[in-house]
Amino acid sequence: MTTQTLVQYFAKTPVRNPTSISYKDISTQIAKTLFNSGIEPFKTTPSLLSNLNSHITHLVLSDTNLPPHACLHFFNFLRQNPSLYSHRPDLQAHVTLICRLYEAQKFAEMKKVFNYIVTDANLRCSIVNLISLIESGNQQPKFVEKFCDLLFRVYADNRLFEDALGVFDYMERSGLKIDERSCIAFLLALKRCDHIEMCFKFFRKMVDANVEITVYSISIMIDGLCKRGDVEMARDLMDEMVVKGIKPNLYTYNTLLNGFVKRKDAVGVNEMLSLMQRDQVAYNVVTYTLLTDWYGNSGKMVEVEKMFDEMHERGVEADVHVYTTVISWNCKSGNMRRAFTLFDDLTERGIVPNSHIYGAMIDGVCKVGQVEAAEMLLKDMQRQGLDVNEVIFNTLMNGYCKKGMIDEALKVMAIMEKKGFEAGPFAYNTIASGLCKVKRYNEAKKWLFTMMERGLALNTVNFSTLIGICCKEGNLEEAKWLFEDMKMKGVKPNSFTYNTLIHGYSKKGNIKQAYRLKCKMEEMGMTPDVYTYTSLIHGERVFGKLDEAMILFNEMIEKGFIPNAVTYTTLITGLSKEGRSDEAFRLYDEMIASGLTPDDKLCSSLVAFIQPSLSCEGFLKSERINLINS
DNA sequence: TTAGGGTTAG
Repeated sequence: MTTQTLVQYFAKTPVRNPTSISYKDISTQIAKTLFNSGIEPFKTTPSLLSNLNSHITHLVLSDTNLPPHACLHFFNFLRQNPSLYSHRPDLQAHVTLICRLYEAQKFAEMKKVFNYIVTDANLRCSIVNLISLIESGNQQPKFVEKFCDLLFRVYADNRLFEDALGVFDYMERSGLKIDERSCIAFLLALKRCDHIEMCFKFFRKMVDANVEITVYSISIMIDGLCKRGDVEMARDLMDEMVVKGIKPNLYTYNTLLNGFVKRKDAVGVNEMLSLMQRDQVAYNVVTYTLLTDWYGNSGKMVEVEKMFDEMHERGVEADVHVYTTVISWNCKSGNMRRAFTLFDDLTERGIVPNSHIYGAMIDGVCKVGQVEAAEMLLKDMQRQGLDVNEVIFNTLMNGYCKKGMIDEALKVMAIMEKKGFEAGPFAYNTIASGLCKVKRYNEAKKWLFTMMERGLALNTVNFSTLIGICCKEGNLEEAKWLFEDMKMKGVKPNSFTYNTLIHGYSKKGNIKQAYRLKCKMEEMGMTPDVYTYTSLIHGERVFGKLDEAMILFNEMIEKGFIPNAVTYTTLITGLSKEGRSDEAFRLYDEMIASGLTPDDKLCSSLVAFIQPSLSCEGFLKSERINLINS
């Protein structure tokens, strides 16, 4: 809407004009009817409003004899029954009503009217024009302040960020007091849309505009920074708030704790816990959820259960979130018995299981190969009135794929699509990896190509899977092309992607290229892990370079990585083949001591030069130590 | 007015 049309709205004709006088009469009549009998007469006799126009509407709404709530009823009636007269309430009617509602301090209702202005394409106008409307009405500064505050909030709620910023700037320029709570609504709206950078810039603007800053907005900023991965910066912000005399609270600490937990940063986690202890901030159920997740992720199931017990002992009531985490970690560690016990417990405590809990349980039973149990859980879930969502469908598909039951997985996918869920990158990837498992590489590729043909962009995981397939086929040229293509398309390779390629090159004998990729991933800020090292060790070993393999092995241990069964097996097999039995057995002992189980192949390779007649099983039972010592 | 949970790739 232009200034021109706004001027027309407010260019009120003097009362002297005979037409206006009759408008006044009509409006007075309408107001009287409303006052005495409410909205009903207009419902039964719509002709009472046959002469209505925007001017009369304005006069009715601004009639001080009519209480604000009656104005609101009239306004809503007009909005809901546009067919009764030629036009819906215009911008002027909205602003007039806002003024009346302010008189009655009906802020929630005012917000609703602002929402109409902001969302109705016919009413939207520039902030300057909108504010000029009320300024021309010579309103009290307090009203202008409230008007701007609500407008700012409504723009924020509707994600009209630039407009919201316009109001903020106007308020600052005009010296109006800006409420931190409204700024919080804006910060949260930005955060929900992942506009963290804008969030941060706005926070600085708040500081510059002398908006009162409390622990609330700082905690939101800390969370935004943590979610963006800038945990250090978030930590600094907390220090900054302490210097300014603002004390962090349970929310602030939990937010930072979450940042460190997600980053697997033990130093950070411990620091947060000791700060909480120092400040005597007691853990709540959120803290315990984070801590059970922390220990679960570190493979410390005993600690998970300890935390869960401590929570109960301290009288902190468990909720569905903490149960989901504890159940999920038990499922991931294969302890389904415990998971089912917890599942029964939560129902007894009156907690209603939701789709997240069922999701964790279904995944758990699938991981131990019990797809039948997954189907039962699914039925149970449906009996509870819970809808099967996309995540559950993907979990089930994965369960079938892991068992090599591709046809069943495809049936699930068909049902999922029939239910209106379009298969996405997760579903396609699950099917593709399922097909890889049974070595149907061409079909696996086809599924990922189909996904692209359906207009879905491949994500990092999809590209990694595709690269992995090419590597398995020995087609490193295609793998390299895909790697370049993904970068060109702006899809960032992660450590999985690098590891897949490193594995491919190592297996193919191009160890130089594998090392180059290891350097590249380090340059990109990714840390080579046990998989990177194992692939490289394998690459060196295949070509008989055992010394180089041992250097890598020692390097990975120095860096704090714990070798897995594959790492040990690769090295021990290589050493055995070279006849370096002492080193082979030393590593074997180390492997057993760290609780890893050797597979048949490994046993055979060792048995070969100790006692060729012994079976693998026999070797394990024969107290090998004695054999070596003798 | 601020914080936490389930699925996929090596």
